[in-house]
Amino acid sequence: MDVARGEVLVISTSVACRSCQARHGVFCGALSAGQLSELGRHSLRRKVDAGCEIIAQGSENSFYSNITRGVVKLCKVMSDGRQQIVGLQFAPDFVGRPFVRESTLSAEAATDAEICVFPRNLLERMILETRELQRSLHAQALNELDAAREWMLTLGRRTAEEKVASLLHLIAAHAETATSTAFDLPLSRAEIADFLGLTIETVSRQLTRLRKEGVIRIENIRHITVPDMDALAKKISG
Amino acid sequence: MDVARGEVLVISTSVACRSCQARHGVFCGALSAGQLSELGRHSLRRKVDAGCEIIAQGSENSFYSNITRGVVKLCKVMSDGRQQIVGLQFAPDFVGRPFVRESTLSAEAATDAEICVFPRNLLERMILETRELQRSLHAQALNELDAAREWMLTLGRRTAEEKVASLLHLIAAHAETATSTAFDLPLSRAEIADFLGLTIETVSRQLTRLRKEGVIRIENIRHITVPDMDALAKKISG
DNA sequence: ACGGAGATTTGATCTGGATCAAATCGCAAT
DNA sequence: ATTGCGATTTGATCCAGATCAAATCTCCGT
Repeated sequence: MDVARGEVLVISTSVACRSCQARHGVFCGALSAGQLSELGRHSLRRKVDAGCEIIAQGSENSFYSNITRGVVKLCKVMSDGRQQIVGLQFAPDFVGRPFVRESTLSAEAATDAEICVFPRNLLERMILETRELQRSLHAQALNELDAAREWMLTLGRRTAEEKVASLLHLIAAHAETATSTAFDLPLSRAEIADFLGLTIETVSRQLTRLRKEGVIRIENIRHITVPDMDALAKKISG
Repeated sequence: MDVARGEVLVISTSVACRSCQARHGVFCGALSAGQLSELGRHSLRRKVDAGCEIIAQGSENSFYSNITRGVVKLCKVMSDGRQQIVGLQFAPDFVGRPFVRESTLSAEAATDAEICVFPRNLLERMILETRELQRSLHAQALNELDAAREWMLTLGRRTAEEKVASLLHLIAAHAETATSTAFDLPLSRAEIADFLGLTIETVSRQLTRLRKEGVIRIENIRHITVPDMDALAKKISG
C-alpha cells in the first residue's frame, strides 16, 4: 500500500480503535477485550480515495484490512491488459487472503473509502489462536465463494442485458439507503464492463435500453432509480 | 442423494473406515483417533457412476462427503435450462457447503467415483469442536475461492481458444499420471462447453484447431496427449 | 457383423456484442 | 462564461462464436 496515496486518520496507540470495534464484521464478537486492545495498538485507520490501490496484484500480502466505509473492487489483470473484476466488497467486509504469500489479485477502492489496516503477522496469529475469528473468516470465505460462483453463471451464460440488470440488482441489494430503489453506482462504465466481461459501449447501450423500457431511470451518470424492483428482477433469468 | 443410484460398498461399524482416514484431505491430521472412530461409525463409503447426482440444486444440505476417487462437477442451472459448471473437484476434496441449509448448486459425479459420506449434524458439530478441522476447511474454501476467481477471468475475458487451452491445462495439472502429458478428459464436450460458457460446436472446433496446430493429439474422444506442455501454456495469455 | 442412438465433428449462415469512429456530456480550471 | 479533457453515448461496421443442419463416429445390444 502506498501510504502517500491515502491519508492516515488515526494511529491508535493504547486502546483498540473504537469506531472499528463496532463495525468490523469479522472481529465483531470474535475477539476478547485484550485481543481487541492489542489489535487496536497495531491497527491503522486510513481514508483512501477512489482509485487508490490497497493491494497490488503480485505483491506480498503483508497486511489485511477491514472496510469501514465505501466499496472495494477485486481485480485481476492479464499481461496484455485485459482485466476482470472478480468481486466487490462492502463494509464491513474483510480484505485480504490469509495464509498465502503473494496476492493473485489487486484490491482497489472503487469509491472514497475508509479501511482499518492490520499487520499480517498479528492477524494470522490471532486467527490461529482464536476459534471464533477463524469461524468468522471461514464464513466470509464461503459467502464470497457462493457469490463468485453465482457470478460465474452470469459471466458464462447470461446475455448483456441480463448481466447489466444483475449488476444493478447486486448494487441495489448493498445500497445503504433504506428504500434501495435509488442508489449511486460505485463503478464507472469502464469498471462495470470489467465486472461483466463486456465493453463500455455495450454497457452504455444496455443501460439506455433499460431506461427506454422504463425499468430504470438514470438521474445522472452515477445515480440510478428503480421504480419497480420486480421489473428489474424479471430482466434476470433465474 | 438417491441411494438407489449408487452402490454402497462399506458401512463402517465400529472403527473409522481405514481407506478414508488415509485419503480424506480435510480430515487428515485434523481429527483425533476418537473423532475418526466416531466419524467412521457414521460414514458410508459409496461408489457412484458417472452422471450420478450427489447433491441437487435447491435441495437441503443434509450430508457432506469427501471424494476418494474420480472427479465431481459443481453445476448451476437456470430455469430456462442454461447451465454453467462452477467448479471441478478431485480427490481428496471435500464436497458440500457447511452452515447453509439449501444448496445453491448441484454436485454430480463427472466420472465414476468413490465418495465417503457423513451426516451433516455430526460434521458440523466436529467443525465447531475441532479447530484443526475448521482450519482445514477454511483453507479449502480459500483455495476454491482463488480457483473460482481465476475462472471468472477465463469466462469474462479469454477467447474460445484460450478457454479450451485453459481447461486442458487445468485437467493436466490434476491428472494422476506422473507424466501428465497424457490424460483422460473427465468431461464430455457438452460439459466442457458448460464449464467454458461456450457451445459444443465451438469446443469441438477449438479442439481440432489445437490438434491441427500440433499443440495436442486427440488419441480418442476422451484421451488427449500434450507433446509440449509449454506450447499449450503459451495458448493461455497470462 | 448389424442396427441404432447418442456423441462428436464439420459445414453454412446468422447475430450479439466487439470494434472503430464521432458526437455529446460533465465538470474542473481559468 | 469559456476552454479543455476525460467519460459517456450514439452510430456504423465487423467478426467470433452461436445457431441451424447434416454428416460421421462410437459403442452398445442383439
